[in-house]
Amino acid sequence: MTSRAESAAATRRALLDAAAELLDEGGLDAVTLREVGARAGVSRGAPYRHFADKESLLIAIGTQAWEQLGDRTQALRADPGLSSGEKLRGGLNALIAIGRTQPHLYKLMFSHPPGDPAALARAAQRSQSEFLAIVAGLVGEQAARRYTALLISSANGIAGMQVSSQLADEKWGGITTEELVDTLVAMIEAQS
Amino acid sequence: MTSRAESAAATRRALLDAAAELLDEGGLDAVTLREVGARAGVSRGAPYRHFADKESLLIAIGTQAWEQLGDRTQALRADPGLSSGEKLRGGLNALIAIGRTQPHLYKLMFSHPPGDPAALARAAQRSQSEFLAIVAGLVGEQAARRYTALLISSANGIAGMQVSSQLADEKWGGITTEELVDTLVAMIEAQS
DNA sequence: TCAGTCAGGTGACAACGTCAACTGAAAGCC
DNA sequence: GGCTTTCAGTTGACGTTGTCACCTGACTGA
Repeated sequence: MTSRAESAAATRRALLDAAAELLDEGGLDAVTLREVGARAGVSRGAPYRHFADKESLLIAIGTQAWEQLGDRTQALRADPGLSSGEKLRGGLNALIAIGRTQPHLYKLMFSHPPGDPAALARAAQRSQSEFLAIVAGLVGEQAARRYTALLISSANGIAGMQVSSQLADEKWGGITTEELVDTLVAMIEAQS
Repeated sequence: MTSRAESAAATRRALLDAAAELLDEGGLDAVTLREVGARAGVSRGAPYRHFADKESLLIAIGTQAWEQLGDRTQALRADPGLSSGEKLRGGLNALIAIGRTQPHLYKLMFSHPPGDPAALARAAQRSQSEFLAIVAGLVGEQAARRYTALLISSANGIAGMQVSSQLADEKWGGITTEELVDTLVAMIEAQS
């Protein structure tokens, strides 16, 4: 009925899902290969048939998240009913939303693993190129590099501050991530 | 000769130094209580006389780094020979420099531990208040909150991008963190 | 049909964080 | 000074984890 390749792919997916679920529920420490295997319905050693080690499994989860964000940003960019500013705000808020709803996953997306620092960066590249294209429509090809780098860095930082609950501090007067994104985008729009 | 309190304080410091050294050398995974104890010249159980658990030790290291940064920013703010923009650039670049020279320590400073998320945030508060005071001198008390929150978030993000080597990507055209900070500060100065 | 491939299971090992029990020297008290 | 208390430090032990070597059994291709 099910070929070997099919069942292997299903197991791999089950492992990824189980690991992502554990990450969401209890953070990085909760992701143990034993528990991942158990939730996927296999033994503790089974993950080694699909991932070189635990780190590779985590990288795969982060890569998956970057790809989904890339899809979303691409859809925003292609939407003819949105202004450049709206596309920008939409994309940045989508990124930051991950930080709010899935903080552990978010940290994974921006933490370079010791083994292969380039792996996650490659996965992030497409999302970032989408942003670059949007900004280029605002301030031109030349300046877009600098502003996009600043934009993504800032969005990353805003989300990071939120993840570590530092934006909730009273000295900021209850500022929201959306307000920060609006301020940022407005400043960039003013450059055009 | 040496009182008990003195030798205990010396051991505590030796433990902190050893842990910070291991963190620098091999990242978070390299920091094991056994190795920390060994480098500090004590046994593997000794750290538990000074820190509740491994996490508390790591928090202490992060707190220490925030305090040093606070000292530095305070000195910058008090320097009458610097303009507000220069103070700002100096402080932000100091923060980012930690990301460049001690990436593992930097990640520790911005990662909230599961146990007490507020502990590190409290330590970061003073540094952030210093920035708030500087920005208030630029754009006024009212707008300072928003711009400082954005500023620190962005600096955090810039450093984070650098730590994960994502700024080195060719699509940014070899942009440096200093350029990003300059762009950011210039945009904020334009608001006054 | 049959040898080969490969997903999966199991036993084992070293390393780790952590705790309980112990030791010995400094500190406080009479 | 002698006694008791305190407490930094050590050691043995335990459960958990990542990882490997080895085994098994079902699917695959010829």
